[in-house]
Amino acid sequence: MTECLLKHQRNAVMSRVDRVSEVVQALEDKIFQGGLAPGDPLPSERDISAQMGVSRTVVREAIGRLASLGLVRSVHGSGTRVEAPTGRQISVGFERLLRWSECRLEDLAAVRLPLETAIAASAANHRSEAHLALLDETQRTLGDPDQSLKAHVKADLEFHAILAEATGNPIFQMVLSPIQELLIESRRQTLGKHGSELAHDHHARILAAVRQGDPDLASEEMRRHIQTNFQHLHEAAGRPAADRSGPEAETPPADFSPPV
Amino acid sequence: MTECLLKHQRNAVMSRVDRVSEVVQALEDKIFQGGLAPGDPLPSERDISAQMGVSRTVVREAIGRLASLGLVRSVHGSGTRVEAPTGRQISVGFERLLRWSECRLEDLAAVRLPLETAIAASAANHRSEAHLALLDETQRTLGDPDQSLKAHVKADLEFHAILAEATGNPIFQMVLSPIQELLIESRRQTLGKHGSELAHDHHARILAAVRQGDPDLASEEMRRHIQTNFQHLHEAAGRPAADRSGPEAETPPADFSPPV
DNA sequence: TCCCGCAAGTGGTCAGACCACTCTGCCAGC
DNA sequence: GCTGGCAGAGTGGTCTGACCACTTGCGGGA
Repeated sequence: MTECLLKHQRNAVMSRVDRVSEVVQALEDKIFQGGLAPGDPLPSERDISAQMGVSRTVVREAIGRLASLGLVRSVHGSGTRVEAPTGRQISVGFERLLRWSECRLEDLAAVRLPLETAIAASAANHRSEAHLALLDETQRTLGDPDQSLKAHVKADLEFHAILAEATGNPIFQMVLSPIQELLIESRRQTLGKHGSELAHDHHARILAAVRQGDPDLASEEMRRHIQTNFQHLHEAAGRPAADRSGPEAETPPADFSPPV
Repeated sequence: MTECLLKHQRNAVMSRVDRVSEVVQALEDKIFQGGLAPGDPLPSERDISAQMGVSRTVVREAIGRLASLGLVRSVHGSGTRVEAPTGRQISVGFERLLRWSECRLEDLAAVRLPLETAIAASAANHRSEAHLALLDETQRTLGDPDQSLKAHVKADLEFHAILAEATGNPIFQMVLSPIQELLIESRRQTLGKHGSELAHDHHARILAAVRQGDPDLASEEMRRHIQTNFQHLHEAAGRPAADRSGPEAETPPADFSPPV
């Protein structure tokens, strides 16, 4: 209990939090409340360590953590700057978490369905001309049989991402993007097996509904799109399209039933 | 271009990634693919630094980053152990991001609605007796006017969390939990203003539908629950309950397009 | 038998050193 | 006058070795 107060006399009432956490907190405050905008430089590590009375080691660890959270970005020899906020770091964390828990494809689909249908509906209400143009662009790629599978997958992903963006609600993107990330492999399968025509057709129907501002139709088309894909995946996995013998016969992942 | 290859001769073809990142990657692999379960200890910093041929400084920074991502937890004098995966770190990152981008409460609600309705429907299909008992338990707390506001908020949160768990789909929990975290404050408001009776009543209706295994009804009751809460929040914010004059009159956050 | 205290091992912090890189500004060459 | 290259200052990246604070477990004394 005598503590290290004698040597490290900085804080009269030494809290139990370690110094790194202190510095992290201080830097975070500086960024958020200190009015630092993305792109603004942080003081050099040596300056910070002098100002805060801690060793450079501690400062480096603190900055490293902020960097791993995507708040800040260090460039060798150049300095450390505030990073523009994006959802990528969260996506990465999300992905890690999902991978860890070894979730099943069905589980992912079960979450994706209500999300994407809601996105389609909202996009139908809020889409701008710019977004429609971007969606058209992805359709051109997806509809071109000369394009590579990789390009098709990319166009497929982008279609859904742009749709999420078209809602004007950033949370949709944040939540959806990690799920998409995990579905890339399955996309490759469906697009490879059934060709891109099917996806192109589905997307066209969704896009039409979004363009004419019909949220219910957009939502419905999206539901069919996802459920069809899901069936194909099941077939590809060797299983019968769906477990028809179950108590709840109809639509594959019957749950998220929502016609809403 | 002569580089530091002479002194740091470890990697013949030195990649541009820094050593810390290498160690982070290595440790991550060790955790995910090496079959380390939550609670298992990592080697000591000194051991890792010896094994990987880097200084302890680097190892410490790497572990610090993993810790800031919630993958690992260091205890002074005891060691570093793998942390059980939770959504908390993601919630924190989420919250930071939202604070930065100043996102609106409506946006959160817009994501929450389709998720929770899907959860309610799925829970109605997959609930077990054990889950029903747990849900009953939260209802007892929420229905007891002698309990503190804090207890009510907790019971409210738990109701939704258990429901997500009852779906048997872990992804639902993961996606929902950070959103819930961000809604604690708003919950405190609604529960404080309108008392817990309303929430108790709503939950009772949802629970009944889940108990009788009716996904459509459960979904519908959940929709009403969330939309009502949302209206109350709007009122609390001083705005009129909803903009009834909109083109799409009926249900409040219709697409979640909110009446906006 | 039980409890206390000590020793070993671990994470936390420090100091100072060197390397690799970026940036800027000066100066020589055109 | 303008341009190109070079040098120096400043910054992040890594290393070393030391010490402190903490946890844990074991052994010896009451």
